[in-house]
Amino acid sequence: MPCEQLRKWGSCQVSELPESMPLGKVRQAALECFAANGFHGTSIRQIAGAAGLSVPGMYHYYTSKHEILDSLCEVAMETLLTASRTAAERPDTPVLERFDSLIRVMVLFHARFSAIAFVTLSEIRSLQGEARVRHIAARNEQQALLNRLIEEGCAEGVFGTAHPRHAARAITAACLGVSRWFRPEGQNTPEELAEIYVDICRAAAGAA
Amino acid sequence: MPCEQLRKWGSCQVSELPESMPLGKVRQAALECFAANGFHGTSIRQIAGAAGLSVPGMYHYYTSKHEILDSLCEVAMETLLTASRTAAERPDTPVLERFDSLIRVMVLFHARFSAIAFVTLSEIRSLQGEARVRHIAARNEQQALLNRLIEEGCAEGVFGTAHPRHAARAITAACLGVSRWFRPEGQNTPEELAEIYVDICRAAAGAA
DNA sequence: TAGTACCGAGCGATTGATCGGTCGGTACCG
DNA sequence: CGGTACCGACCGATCAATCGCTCGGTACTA
Repeated sequence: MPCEQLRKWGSCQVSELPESMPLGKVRQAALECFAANGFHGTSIRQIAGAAGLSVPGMYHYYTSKHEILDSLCEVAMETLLTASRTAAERPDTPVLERFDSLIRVMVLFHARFSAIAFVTLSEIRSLQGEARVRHIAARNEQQALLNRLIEEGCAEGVFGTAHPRHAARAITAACLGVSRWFRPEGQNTPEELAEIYVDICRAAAGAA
Repeated sequence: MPCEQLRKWGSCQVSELPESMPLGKVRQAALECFAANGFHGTSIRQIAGAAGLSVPGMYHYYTSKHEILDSLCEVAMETLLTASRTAAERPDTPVLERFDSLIRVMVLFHARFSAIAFVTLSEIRSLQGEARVRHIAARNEQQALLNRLIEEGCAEGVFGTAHPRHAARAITAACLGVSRWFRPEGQNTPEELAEIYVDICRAAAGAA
């Protein structure tokens, strides 16, 4: 992949996925605590301390611990889904190109925002009531985008996998898995990693 | 894949991966609670109740809540690693066959024992001290098995991926991801799923 | 009898959240 | 202009409930 082409795609990603996700000091503190200890393993006092506030000071901003988690999960899924829709549903664009774009969004998101991606995934079971329902619906929508692309690609002979649905799921899991291990100081930048994953995921879907 | 051949491989798996994992009533109860609520989101009273014991009755068998988790994670990783080593290090066996075997073990393990696999993965951050160190070492060993197979396969021209390490990681994540969604009453048996994943993972690694 | 498998009651510590308050800033009024 | 009222952004102290775990005990079995 020549360097110029990488830069070209890089600029497309900037418009689909933000460079950063402003969380505010309470949510940022909570995110770090949740990533390290889990939602239930994190106390309100830990979050407040990490945010440089007292407990009641923190309750000025959020009415409950659960609201903090819900809020984090929401902004994460909103960010991911918005970018994913843009990538997957680009009009008059060949299916392979849309597939590549979606994979890039997914990998970039999980690398660039690995902490919130990891917490959002691992704390689904701590979400209660409507928050959980909303979250699962968002995940299902995300998965459906990839499902449709691979099925479309198969119908057009672009993808050769005999198992489009399973391949889609495996690809999703591979991209989600990035949030577990990615470190900014590691060997690859998020953008480099996204290109690597495009190759691997194309292969997994049976692209020629 | 003809049915007879599937059965042949099925019988190999029996010798590598057990049909069941006896946990005892305390660990079984804890596993169900941890899967639903997380380690920290599960109280001792919940576990004891689910096991049909009082709290002190439960403490007769395990000295702490953490010991229960550690014990679950240990039996899970031991089971997975034992079977994985057998599959990956079979002497005088072509690399592609060993790769297939390892993928089967990984998928079967995560499908057949999806609850304990899911808890073991999602509660790494709740493991303390030596238990965590041991666990991470086991995970690294597991990953190294697959890394070596793919690298060997690339050296022999069996795999064509330009990114052996990344492909290995993506494949691991895809197999681990099975524990998130697999349901026994779903469309595929664990054995069928294992074969499907062999196809997809071969493709991901760039097998011809 | 000793060992095993439990138990009810209780402990000190911690939890998520609240209460009553202060402080500094801004707006309004006479 | 000075005084008053109000607000947002916090706070120390506290609450009721729950937490992980223990203690002293009982019942059963070989």
